[in-house]
Amino acid sequence: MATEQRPPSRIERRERTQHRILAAARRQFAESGYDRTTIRSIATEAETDPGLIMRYFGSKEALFNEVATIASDEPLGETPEQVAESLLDSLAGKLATDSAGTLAMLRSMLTRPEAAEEVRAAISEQQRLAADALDGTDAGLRIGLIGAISLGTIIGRELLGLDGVAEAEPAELINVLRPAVHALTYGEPMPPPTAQPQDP
Amino acid sequence: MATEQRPPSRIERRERTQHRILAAARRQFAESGYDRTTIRSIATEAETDPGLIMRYFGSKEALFNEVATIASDEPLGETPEQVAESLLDSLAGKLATDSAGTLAMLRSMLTRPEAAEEVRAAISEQQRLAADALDGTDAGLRIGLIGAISLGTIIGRELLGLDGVAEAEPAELINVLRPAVHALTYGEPMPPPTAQPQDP
DNA sequence: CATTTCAGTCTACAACCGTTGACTGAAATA
DNA sequence: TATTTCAGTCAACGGTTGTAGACTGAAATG
Repeated sequence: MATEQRPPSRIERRERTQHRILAAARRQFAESGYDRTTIRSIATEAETDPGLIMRYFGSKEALFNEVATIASDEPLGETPEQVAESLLDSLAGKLATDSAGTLAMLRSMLTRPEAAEEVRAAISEQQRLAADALDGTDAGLRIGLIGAISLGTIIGRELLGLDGVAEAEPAELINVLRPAVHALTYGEPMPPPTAQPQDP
Repeated sequence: MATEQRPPSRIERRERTQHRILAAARRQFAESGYDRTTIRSIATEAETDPGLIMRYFGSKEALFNEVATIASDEPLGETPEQVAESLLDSLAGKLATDSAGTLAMLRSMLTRPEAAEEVRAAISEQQRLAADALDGTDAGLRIGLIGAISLGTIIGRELLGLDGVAEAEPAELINVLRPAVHALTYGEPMPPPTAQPQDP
Protein backbone atom coordinates (compact mmCIF):
# COMPACT_ATOMS: atom_id res chain seq x y z
CA MET A 1 0.00 0.00 0.00
CA ALA A 2 3.01 2.26 -0.01
CA THR A 3 3.21 4.59 -2.97
CA GLU A 4 6.71 4.59 -4.35
CA GLN A 5 8.61 7.57 -2.89
CA ARG A 6 10.77 9.07 -5.56
CA PRO A 7 13.20 11.68 -4.31
CA PRO A 8 11.91 15.11 -5.35
CA SER A 9 13.44 16.55 -8.46
CA ARG A 10 15.53 19.67 -8.38
CA ILE A 11 12.78 21.93 -9.69
CA GLU A 12 10.34 20.40 -7.22
CA ARG A 13 12.71 21.14 -4.37
CA ARG A 14 13.18 24.69 -5.54
CA GLU A 15 9.45 25.30 -5.88
CA ARG A 16 8.75 23.92 -2.44
CA THR A 17 11.48 26.01 -0.85
CA GLN A 18 10.35 29.16 -2.61
CA HIS A 19 6.83 28.49 -1.45
CA ARG A 20 7.95 28.06 2.15
CA ILE A 21 9.89 31.30 1.96
CA LEU A 22 6.92 33.20 0.53
CA ALA A 23 4.55 31.80 3.13
CA ALA A 24 6.85 32.67 6.01
CA ALA A 25 7.50 36.14 4.59
CA ARG A 26 3.80 36.84 4.16
CA ARG A 27 3.09 35.75 7.70
CA GLN A 28 5.88 37.68 9.33
CA PHE A 29 5.45 40.88 7.31
CA ALA A 30 1.76 40.80 8.22
CA GLU A 31 2.46 40.14 11.89
CA SER A 32 5.42 42.41 12.52
CA GLY A 33 5.69 44.82 9.60
CA TYR A 34 8.60 45.45 7.28
CA ASP A 35 11.23 46.80 9.65
CA ARG A 36 10.82 44.29 12.44
CA THR A 37 10.81 41.31 10.09
CA THR A 38 14.30 40.08 9.26
CA ILE A 39 15.58 37.92 6.43
CA ARG A 40 17.08 35.67 9.07
CA SER A 41 13.81 35.12 10.91
CA ILE A 42 12.03 34.34 7.64
CA ALA A 43 14.77 31.86 6.77
CA THR A 44 14.46 30.19 10.16
CA GLU A 45 10.67 29.79 9.84
CA ALA A 46 11.03 28.54 6.27
CA GLU A 47 13.76 26.14 7.40
CA THR A 48 16.25 27.46 4.91
CA ASP A 49 19.15 29.86 4.65
CA PRO A 50 19.22 33.68 4.47
CA GLY A 51 21.62 33.54 1.55
CA LEU A 52 19.16 31.45 -0.41
CA ILE A 53 16.44 34.04 0.03
CA MET A 54 18.76 36.67 -1.39
CA ARG A 55 19.56 34.46 -4.35
CA TYR A 56 15.92 33.77 -5.12
CA PHE A 57 14.42 37.19 -4.54
CA GLY A 58 17.32 39.61 -4.78
CA SER A 59 16.64 41.74 -1.73
CA LYS A 60 14.40 42.10 1.28
CA GLU A 61 12.53 44.86 -0.50
CA ALA A 62 11.87 42.69 -3.56
CA LEU A 63 10.61 39.89 -1.33
CA PHE A 64 8.26 42.33 0.37
CA ASN A 65 6.91 43.51 -2.97
CA GLU A 66 6.33 39.89 -3.89
CA VAL A 67 4.00 39.19 -0.97
CA ALA A 68 2.54 42.56 0.05
CA THR A 69 -0.39 43.48 -2.13
CA ILE A 70 -3.30 45.87 -2.01
CA ALA A 71 -6.29 44.78 -4.00
CA SER A 72 -7.68 47.31 -6.43
CA ASP A 73 -11.38 47.09 -6.98
CA GLU A 74 -13.90 46.66 -9.72
CA PRO A 75 -16.19 49.13 -11.44
CA LEU A 76 -18.59 50.66 -8.97
CA GLY A 77 -21.97 51.23 -10.57
CA GLU A 78 -23.69 54.39 -11.68
CA THR A 79 -26.04 55.47 -8.92
CA PRO A 80 -24.99 56.55 -5.42
CA GLU A 81 -26.79 53.52 -3.98
CA GLN A 82 -24.89 51.17 -6.27
CA VAL A 83 -21.64 52.88 -5.39
CA ALA A 84 -22.33 52.49 -1.67
CA GLU A 85 -23.19 48.81 -2.04
CA SER A 86 -20.16 48.22 -4.20
CA LEU A 87 -17.83 49.82 -1.67
CA LEU A 88 -19.47 47.85 1.14
CA ASP A 89 -19.01 44.69 -0.90
CA SER A 90 -15.37 45.50 -1.35
CA LEU A 91 -14.93 46.01 2.39
CA ALA A 92 -16.81 42.80 3.13
CA GLY A 93 -14.49 40.92 0.84
CA LYS A 94 -11.43 42.28 2.55
CA LEU A 95 -12.87 41.36 5.95
CA ALA A 96 -13.79 37.84 4.89
CA THR A 97 -10.58 36.67 3.27
CA ASP A 98 -7.70 36.67 5.67
CA SER A 99 -5.27 38.01 3.14
CA ALA A 100 -1.94 38.16 4.92
CA GLY A 101 -0.57 40.03 1.92
CA THR A 102 -2.98 42.91 2.47
CA LEU A 103 -2.26 42.97 6.18
CA ALA A 104 1.46 43.06 5.44
CA MET A 105 0.95 46.09 3.26
CA LEU A 106 -1.26 47.87 5.78
CA ARG A 107 1.02 47.01 8.68
CA SER A 108 3.99 48.54 6.92
CA MET A 109 2.11 51.46 5.42
CA LEU A 110 2.75 54.00 8.18
CA THR A 111 6.49 53.47 8.28
CA ARG A 112 7.33 52.72 4.64
CA PRO A 113 6.72 55.61 2.26
CA GLU A 114 6.53 53.27 -0.73
CA ALA A 115 3.82 51.20 0.93
CA ALA A 116 1.94 54.34 1.96
CA GLU A 117 2.02 55.58 -1.61
CA GLU A 118 0.70 52.26 -2.87
CA VAL A 119 -2.25 52.29 -0.47
CA ARG A 120 -2.93 55.93 -1.25
CA ALA A 121 -2.90 55.22 -4.97
CA ALA A 122 -5.29 52.29 -4.58
CA ILE A 123 -7.82 54.41 -2.70
CA SER A 124 -7.26 57.22 -5.14
CA GLU A 125 -8.14 54.88 -7.99
CA GLN A 126 -11.32 53.92 -6.16
CA GLN A 127 -12.18 57.59 -5.89
CA ARG A 128 -11.64 58.11 -9.60
CA LEU A 129 -13.95 55.22 -10.44
CA ALA A 130 -16.71 56.40 -8.12
CA ALA A 131 -16.58 60.17 -8.45
CA ASP A 132 -18.60 60.17 -11.68
CA ALA A 133 -21.59 58.55 -10.06
CA LEU A 134 -21.75 61.18 -7.34
CA ASP A 135 -22.61 64.81 -7.88
CA GLY A 136 -21.47 67.79 -5.92
CA THR A 137 -18.08 69.39 -5.60
CA ASP A 138 -17.27 67.32 -2.54
CA ALA A 139 -17.69 63.95 -4.25
CA GLY A 140 -13.97 63.28 -3.93
CA LEU A 141 -14.06 64.06 -0.23
CA ARG A 142 -17.02 61.74 0.27
CA ILE A 143 -15.45 58.78 -1.49
CA GLY A 144 -12.16 59.51 0.19
CA LEU A 145 -13.88 59.36 3.55
CA ILE A 146 -15.42 56.01 2.67
CA GLY A 147 -11.92 54.83 1.87
CA ALA A 148 -10.79 56.15 5.24
CA ILE A 149 -13.67 54.29 6.90
CA SER A 150 -12.68 51.04 5.20
CA LEU A 151 -9.08 51.61 6.23
CA GLY A 152 -10.01 52.35 9.82
CA THR A 153 -12.35 49.37 10.01
CA ILE A 154 -9.77 46.90 8.73
CA ILE A 155 -7.02 48.33 10.92
CA GLY A 156 -9.29 48.45 13.95
CA ARG A 157 -10.47 44.91 13.44
CA GLU A 158 -7.47 42.99 12.14
CA LEU A 159 -4.53 44.93 13.46
CA LEU A 160 -5.77 46.64 16.64
CA GLY A 161 -8.42 44.25 17.91
CA LEU A 162 -10.95 46.94 18.82
CA ASP A 163 -13.64 45.82 21.24
CA GLY A 164 -16.84 44.97 19.43
CA VAL A 165 -15.35 45.44 16.00
CA ALA A 166 -12.93 42.55 16.27
CA GLU A 167 -15.49 39.98 17.38
CA ALA A 168 -18.41 41.03 15.19
CA GLU A 169 -19.59 38.89 12.33
CA PRO A 170 -18.53 40.49 9.04
CA ALA A 171 -22.13 40.53 7.81
CA GLU A 172 -23.37 42.25 10.95
CA LEU A 173 -20.56 44.76 10.80
CA ILE A 174 -21.42 45.60 7.20
CA ASN A 175 -25.11 45.94 8.06
CA VAL A 176 -24.34 48.37 10.88
CA LEU A 177 -22.00 50.33 8.65
CA ARG A 178 -24.39 50.42 5.70
CA PRO A 179 -26.47 53.47 6.72
CA ALA A 180 -23.32 55.44 7.38
CA VAL A 181 -21.85 54.66 3.98
CA HIS A 182 -25.12 55.41 2.22
CA ALA A 183 -25.29 58.70 4.10
CA LEU A 184 -21.90 59.56 2.64
CA THR A 185 -22.85 58.73 -0.94
CA TYR A 186 -26.17 60.50 -1.25
CA GLY A 187 -26.56 62.57 1.91
CA GLU A 188 -26.27 66.32 2.30
CA PRO A 189 -23.62 67.82 4.52
CA MET A 190 -25.21 68.44 7.90
CA PRO A 191 -24.30 71.53 9.92
CA PRO A 192 -23.94 71.14 13.67
CA PRO A 193 -27.33 71.18 15.45
CA THR A 194 -26.42 74.18 17.62
CA ALA A 195 -24.67 76.05 14.79
CA GLN A 196 -24.64 79.80 14.67
CA PRO A 197 -25.79 81.32 11.36
CA GLN A 198 -22.95 81.43 8.89
CA ASP A 199 -22.00 83.41 5.79
CA PRO A 200 -24.33 82.64 2.88
CA MET B 1 20.05 99.42 23.88
CA ALA B 2 21.67 96.11 24.49
CA THR B 3 20.13 94.05 27.24
CA GLU B 4 22.86 92.61 29.40
CA GLN B 5 23.60 89.04 28.21
CA ARG B 6 24.25 86.86 31.22
CA PRO B 7 25.56 83.41 30.36
CA PRO B 8 22.74 80.92 30.91
CA SER B 9 22.78 79.10 34.22
CA ARG B 10 23.31 75.38 34.41
CA ILE B 11 19.66 74.56 34.99
CA GLU B 12 18.69 76.88 32.15
CA ARG B 13 21.06 75.10 29.82
CA ARG B 14 19.69 71.73 30.88
CA GLU B 15 16.09 72.79 30.40
CA ARG B 16 16.79 74.19 26.96
CA THR B 17 18.65 71.08 25.88
CA GLN B 18 15.94 68.78 27.19
CA HIS B 19 13.37 70.85 25.34
CA ARG B 20 15.31 70.62 22.09
CA ILE B 21 15.60 66.85 22.51
CA LEU B 22 11.89 66.46 23.16
CA ALA B 23 10.95 68.64 20.19
CA ALA B 24 13.23 66.75 17.83
CA ALA B 25 12.03 63.40 19.16
CA ARG B 26 8.38 64.35 18.75
CA ARG B 27 8.97 65.52 15.21
CA GLN B 28 10.97 62.52 14.10
CA PHE B 29 8.81 59.89 15.79
CA ALA B 30 5.79 61.51 14.12
CA GLU B 31 7.48 61.65 10.73
CA SER B 32 9.26 58.30 10.61
CA GLY B 33 7.83 56.12 13.38
CA TYR B 34 9.61 54.42 16.25
CA ASP B 35 11.85 51.98 14.42
CA ARG B 36 13.17 54.33 11.75
CA THR B 37 13.93 57.09 14.22
CA THR B 38 17.36 56.75 15.82
CA ILE B 39 18.78 58.26 18.97
CA ARG B 40 21.61 59.61 16.86
CA SER B 41 19.37 61.40 14.39
CA ILE B 42 17.44 62.97 17.26
CA ALA B 43 20.70 64.09 18.84
CA THR B 44 21.87 65.61 15.56
CA GLU B 45 18.65 67.57 15.07
CA ALA B 46 18.70 68.68 18.71
CA GLU B 47 22.38 69.65 18.33
CA THR B 48 23.47 67.49 21.21
CA ASP B 49 24.95 64.09 21.98
CA PRO B 50 23.34 60.62 21.92
CA GLY B 51 24.86 59.83 25.29
CA LEU B 52 23.19 62.86 26.80
CA ILE B 53 19.78 61.66 25.64
CA MET B 54 20.39 58.35 27.37
CA ARG B 55 21.40 60.12 30.55
CA TYR B 56 18.33 62.33 30.57
CA PHE B 57 15.68 59.85 29.47
CA GLY B 58 17.16 56.44 30.19
CA SER B 59 16.32 54.68 26.94
CA LYS B 60 14.84 55.20 23.50
CA GLU B 61 11.64 53.58 24.71
CA ALA B 62 11.33 55.95 27.66
CA LEU B 63 11.88 58.93 25.38
CA PHE B 64 9.14 57.67 23.07
CA ASN B 65 6.75 57.31 25.98
CA GLU B 66 7.58 60.86 26.98
CA VAL B 67 6.46 62.38 23.66
CA ALA B 68 3.96 59.93 22.15
CA THR B 69 0.53 60.45 23.62
CA ILE B 70 -3.01 59.55 22.72
CA ALA B 71 -5.59 61.95 24.08
CA SER B 72 -8.42 60.39 26.06
CA ASP B 73 -11.69 62.20 25.78
CA GLU B 74 -14.29 63.83 27.92
CA PRO B 75 -17.75 62.69 29.01
CA LEU B 76 -19.97 62.19 26.01
CA GLY B 77 -23.54 63.20 26.84
CA GLU B 78 -26.63 61.11 27.38
CA THR B 79 -28.56 61.04 24.12
CA PRO B 80 -27.36 59.44 20.89
CA GLU B 81 -27.31 62.87 19.23
CA GLN B 82 -25.13 64.28 21.99
CA VAL B 83 -22.82 61.30 21.74
CA ALA B 84 -22.47 61.77 17.99
CA GLU B 85 -21.71 65.46 18.34
CA SER B 86 -19.27 64.80 21.13
CA LEU B 87 -17.37 62.24 19.08
CA LEU B 88 -17.35 64.59 16.09
CA ASP B 89 -16.03 67.35 18.33
CA SER B 90 -13.30 65.07 19.51
CA LEU B 91 -12.31 64.25 15.95
CA ALA B 92 -12.43 67.91 14.96
CA GLY B 93 -10.08 68.72 17.80
CA LYS B 94 -7.61 66.09 16.71
CA LEU B 95 -7.74 67.36 13.13
CA ALA B 96 -7.27 70.99 14.14
CA THR B 97 -4.33 70.75 16.49
CA ASP B 98 -1.28 69.38 14.76
CA SER B 99 -0.28 67.25 17.70
CA ALA B 100 2.96 65.62 16.69
CA GLY B 101 2.71 63.47 19.81
CA THR B 102 -0.51 61.89 18.57
CA LEU B 103 0.90 61.35 15.11
CA ALA B 104 3.96 59.72 16.64
CA MET B 105 1.74 57.30 18.50
CA LEU B 106 -0.40 56.52 15.46
CA ARG B 107 2.59 56.20 13.16
CA SER B 108 4.16 53.62 15.46
CA MET B 109 0.93 51.85 16.37
CA LEU B 110 1.02 49.18 13.66
CA THR B 111 4.55 48.02 14.42
CA ARG B 112 4.82 48.54 18.19
CA PRO B 113 2.51 46.30 20.21
CA GLU B 114 2.71 48.62 23.21
CA ALA B 115 1.58 51.58 21.11
CA ALA B 116 -1.19 49.51 19.55
CA GLU B 117 -2.42 48.53 22.99
CA GLU B 118 -2.42 52.15 24.12
CA VAL B 119 -4.51 53.26 21.14
CA ARG B 120 -6.83 50.29 21.58
CA ALA B 121 -7.30 51.11 25.25
CA ALA B 122 -8.07 54.76 24.49
CA ILE B 123 -10.79 53.85 22.01
CA SER B 124 -12.05 51.19 24.38
CA GLU B 125 -12.42 53.82 27.09
CA GLN B 126 -14.39 55.96 24.66
CA GLN B 127 -16.67 53.01 24.02
CA ARG B 128 -17.21 52.48 27.73
CA LEU B 129 -18.19 56.11 28.21
CA ALA B 130 -20.62 56.12 25.30
CA ALA B 131 -22.20 52.69 25.44
CA ASP B 132 -24.66 53.71 28.18
CA ALA B 133 -26.23 56.39 26.02
CA LEU B 134 -26.91 53.93 23.22
CA ASP B 135 -29.34 51.07 23.38
CA GLY B 136 -29.19 47.79 21.58
CA THR B 137 -26.84 44.89 21.91
CA ASP B 138 -24.57 46.26 19.21
CA ALA B 139 -23.88 49.56 20.94
CA GLY B 140 -20.27 48.55 21.47
CA LEU B 141 -19.87 47.73 17.81
CA ARG B 142 -21.37 51.05 16.77
CA ILE B 143 -19.11 53.14 18.96
CA GLY B 144 -16.16 51.00 18.01
CA LEU B 145 -16.88 51.70 14.37
CA ILE B 146 -16.98 55.42 15.07
CA GLY B 147 -13.58 55.02 16.65
CA ALA B 148 -12.43 53.18 13.56
CA ILE B 149 -13.80 56.01 11.41
CA SER B 150 -11.90 58.59 13.43
CA LEU B 151 -8.77 56.49 13.18
CA GLY B 152 -9.12 56.05 9.44
CA THR B 153 -9.86 59.71 8.89
CA ILE B 154 -6.81 60.91 10.82
CA ILE B 155 -4.54 58.33 9.22
CA GLY B 156 -5.93 59.04 5.76
CA ARG B 157 -5.57 62.77 6.17
CA GLU B 158 -2.39 63.29 8.17
CA LEU B 159 -0.35 60.20 7.41
CA LEU B 160 -1.47 59.04 3.97
CA GLY B 161 -2.52 62.27 2.29
CA LEU B 162 -5.68 60.86 0.72
CA ASP B 163 -7.04 62.90 -2.17
CA GLY B 164 -9.88 65.13 -1.06
CA VAL B 165 -9.51 64.24 2.59
CA ALA B 166 -6.09 65.80 3.00
CA GLU B 167 -6.99 69.17 1.48
CA ALA B 168 -10.48 69.58 2.94
CA GLU B 169 -11.21 72.17 5.58
CA PRO B 170 -11.67 70.43 8.95
CA ALA B 171 -15.10 72.00 9.37
CA GLU B 172 -16.26 70.83 5.94
CA LEU B 173 -14.91 67.37 6.60
CA ILE B 174 -16.80 67.16 9.87
CA ASN B 175 -19.99 68.38 8.22
CA VAL B 176 -19.76 65.72 5.52
CA LEU B 177 -19.03 63.07 8.09
CA ARG B 178 -21.79 64.14 10.44
CA PRO B 179 -24.70 62.22 8.86
CA ALA B 180 -22.64 59.07 8.81
CA VAL B 181 -21.74 59.32 12.49
CA HIS B 182 -25.33 60.13 13.46
CA ALA B 183 -26.50 57.15 11.43
CA LEU B 184 -24.20 55.00 13.53
CA THR B 185 -25.45 56.32 16.86
CA TYR B 186 -29.18 56.13 16.37
CA GLY B 187 -29.75 54.29 13.12
CA GLU B 188 -31.00 50.77 12.61
CA PRO B 189 -28.84 48.17 10.92
CA MET B 190 -29.77 48.14 7.26
CA PRO B 191 -29.89 44.88 5.31
CA PRO B 192 -28.61 44.90 1.75
CA PRO B 193 -31.20 46.25 -0.71
CA THR B 194 -31.34 43.03 -2.73
CA ALA B 195 -31.31 40.78 0.33
CA GLN B 196 -33.09 37.45 0.35
CA PRO B 197 -35.56 37.04 3.23
CA GLN B 198 -33.77 35.93 6.37
CA ASP B 199 -34.61 34.05 9.57
CA PRO B 200 -36.93 36.09 11.79
C1' DC C 1 39.87 80.19 46.77
C1' DA C 2 39.19 75.10 47.14
C1' DT C 3 35.98 71.68 46.31
C1' DT C 4 32.09 69.56 44.41
C1' DT C 5 28.59 68.96 40.97
C1' DC C 6 27.11 68.10 36.60
C1' DA C 7 26.05 69.45 31.47
C1' DG C 8 28.21 68.05 27.62
C1' DT C 9 31.73 65.23 24.71
C1' DC C 10 34.10 61.29 23.04
C1' DT C 11 35.18 56.46 22.35
C1' DA C 12 33.98 51.98 22.27
C1' DC C 13 31.29 47.76 22.71
C1' DA C 14 28.21 44.08 21.72
C1' DA C 15 24.44 42.86 19.00
C1' DC C 16 22.04 42.82 14.91
C1' DC C 17 21.17 43.87 10.17
C1' DG C 18 21.18 43.00 4.78
C1' DT C 19 24.11 41.20 1.68
C1' DT C 20 28.10 38.75 -0.60
C1' DG C 21 30.82 35.06 -2.23
C1' DA C 22 33.10 30.79 -1.79
C1' DC C 23 32.10 26.10 -1.15
C1' DT C 24 29.61 21.23 -1.31
C1' DG C 25 27.25 17.59 -3.15
C1' DA C 26 23.70 15.66 -5.68
C1' DA C 27 20.78 15.98 -9.75
C1' DA C 28 20.64 16.94 -14.73
C1' DT C 29 22.90 16.53 -19.05
C1' DA C 30 26.01 15.00 -22.70
C1' DT D 1 30.52 7.63 -17.33
C1' DA D 2 32.31 12.37 -17.48
C1' DT D 3 30.82 16.93 -17.19
C1' DT D 4 27.90 20.62 -16.05
C1' DT D 5 24.35 22.84 -13.40
C1' DC D 6 22.46 24.42 -9.45
C1' DA D 7 19.85 23.96 -4.70
C1' DG D 8 21.54 24.48 -0.43
C1' DT D 9 25.24 25.69 3.31
C1' DC D 10 28.52 28.41 5.65
C1' DA D 11 31.40 32.14 7.13
C1' DA D 12 32.32 36.66 6.87
C1' DC D 13 31.84 41.71 5.41
C1' DG D 14 30.66 46.51 6.36
C1' DG D 15 27.31 49.24 8.42
C1' DT D 16 24.04 50.74 11.95
C1' DT D 17 21.94 50.50 16.29
C1' DG D 18 21.12 51.26 21.48
C1' DT D 19 23.79 51.80 25.23
C1' DA D 20 27.75 52.28 28.76
C1' DG D 21 31.46 54.62 30.72
C1' DA D 22 35.43 57.49 31.06
C1' DC D 23 36.65 62.10 30.52
C1' DT D 24 36.51 67.58 30.38
C1' DG D 25 35.58 71.98 31.88
C1' DA D 26 32.76 75.33 33.68
C1' DA D 27 29.19 76.52 37.00
C1' DA D 28 27.63 75.98 41.75
C1' DT D 29 28.85 75.65 46.53
C1' DG D 30 31.38 76.02 50.87
